[in-house]
Amino acid sequence: MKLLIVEDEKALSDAIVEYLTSEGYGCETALNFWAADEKVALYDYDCVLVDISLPDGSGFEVIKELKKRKSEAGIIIISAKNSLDDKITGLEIGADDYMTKPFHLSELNARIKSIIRRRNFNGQTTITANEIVIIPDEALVKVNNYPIELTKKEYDLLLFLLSNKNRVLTKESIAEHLWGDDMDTADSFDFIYTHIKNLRRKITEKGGKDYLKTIYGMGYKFQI
Amino acid sequence: MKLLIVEDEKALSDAIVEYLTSEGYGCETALNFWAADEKVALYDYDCVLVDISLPDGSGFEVIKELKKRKSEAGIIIISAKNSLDDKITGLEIGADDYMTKPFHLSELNARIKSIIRRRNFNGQTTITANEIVIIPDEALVKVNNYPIELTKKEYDLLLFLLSNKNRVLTKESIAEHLWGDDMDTADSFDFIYTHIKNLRRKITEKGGKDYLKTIYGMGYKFQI
DNA sequence: ATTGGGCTTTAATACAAAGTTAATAGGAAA
DNA sequence: TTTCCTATTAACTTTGTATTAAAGCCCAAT
Repeated sequence: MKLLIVEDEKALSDAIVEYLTSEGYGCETALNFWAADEKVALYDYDCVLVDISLPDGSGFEVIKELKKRKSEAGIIIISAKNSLDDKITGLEIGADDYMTKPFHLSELNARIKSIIRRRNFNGQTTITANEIVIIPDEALVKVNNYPIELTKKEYDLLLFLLSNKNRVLTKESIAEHLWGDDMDTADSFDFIYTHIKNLRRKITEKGGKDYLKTIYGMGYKFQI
Repeated sequence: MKLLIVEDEKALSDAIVEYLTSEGYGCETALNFWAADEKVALYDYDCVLVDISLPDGSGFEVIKELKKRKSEAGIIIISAKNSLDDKITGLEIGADDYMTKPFHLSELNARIKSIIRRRNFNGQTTITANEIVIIPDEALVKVNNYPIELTKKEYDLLLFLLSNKNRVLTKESIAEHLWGDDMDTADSFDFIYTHIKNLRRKITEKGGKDYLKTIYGMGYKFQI
């Protein structure tokens, strides 16, 4: 799950990132409107946290930009003042929730969870692709009804491929989604080969077909 | 066990929290309707105590909100006056019990226990998972019919895992449920390792299988 | 045009190093 | 006595590196 935190107070931003990262989210930050606009233009996020007062503009503009791009990201407004106006304006232009500073990080987490849950799979409890079944609640993957044990990264990788089935995903976009932007563009993504390999092995050794098709020079796709 | 106390009289609220905390419940409070509504939207509680007269609304609204959210929390109404109307309205819209101020805290405790018992295992007096039997009435756990002595936290932990069997619970969500939100997000939850360890030992030394499966990097699940 | 060898790029595999998370023991604090 | 904390050890995951295999490409020979 990938988040964007638009917040100019560096200390708060850092605290949020640290906490949410430990909760397993991939976090990116933008310290001003301009940076937020750039990021929003380039990447898809699952949820965006927006501070309303930014040094070079209003957080409302960020939200409008997201809506203009038909983004499906959840939006949570962060506001310093408990201003009813801000809340109403925010919710009117399409934010999903509203938080007043200061707040508990665990509450933020709960709200993010609730938004993502609502958004992603409304009530769906399993994700299936032929003989492969994922039960997110149980962190369980079954192939031909045999449970297989995946590590966290393998699980995330499979989930990402599966939720983009029949679409080619480059190593870079996979890295982007699974590791957030703490990956340098100069880094090599070769270790993804290892994860792909292990994932394939675990699936096929239980009799599953190899759905992870390699598109030479481009990336991988989960082909059904 | 996590409780929410919706009560505007601060002194009473504090007294309830102090007592119930000492009884091992995780308590959160809401001093008005608005706060209660927020909390109810975000967290799941095992039981909610609701004062009917709140400064900014009626406790009935809180109950309606819970029902709208299909909450499974037990509900106890607290009312200043011994009003038959309130009682009837309350029970009609789905409260489980009704108390008139003033009351003895021990009586409140007894009612909470009874509701949680009813709610969790509807009428069931024991809950079993293969060779493990829990008798909530007596706070007793048997493995292969040998009684084992658990401390309160161990008991709560086992109950929580067992009532979410096959579902992965992170250390954080376990902490959240067993300790409420007086846990700081900065805190480490490492002491849960200790409880898990002790619980496992007590179960296996009486010949029980180790059902507490570790999902590396994710949490624990009670796997049957 | 088509085929096939040599070259380059990309991917697969195996394995080792580094990093992270969990288990355990023992003791302090409540 | 129970709960929590700290330090240590163990287990496992993730990443990195080296090697091998496969795919695509260029170009000459047919």
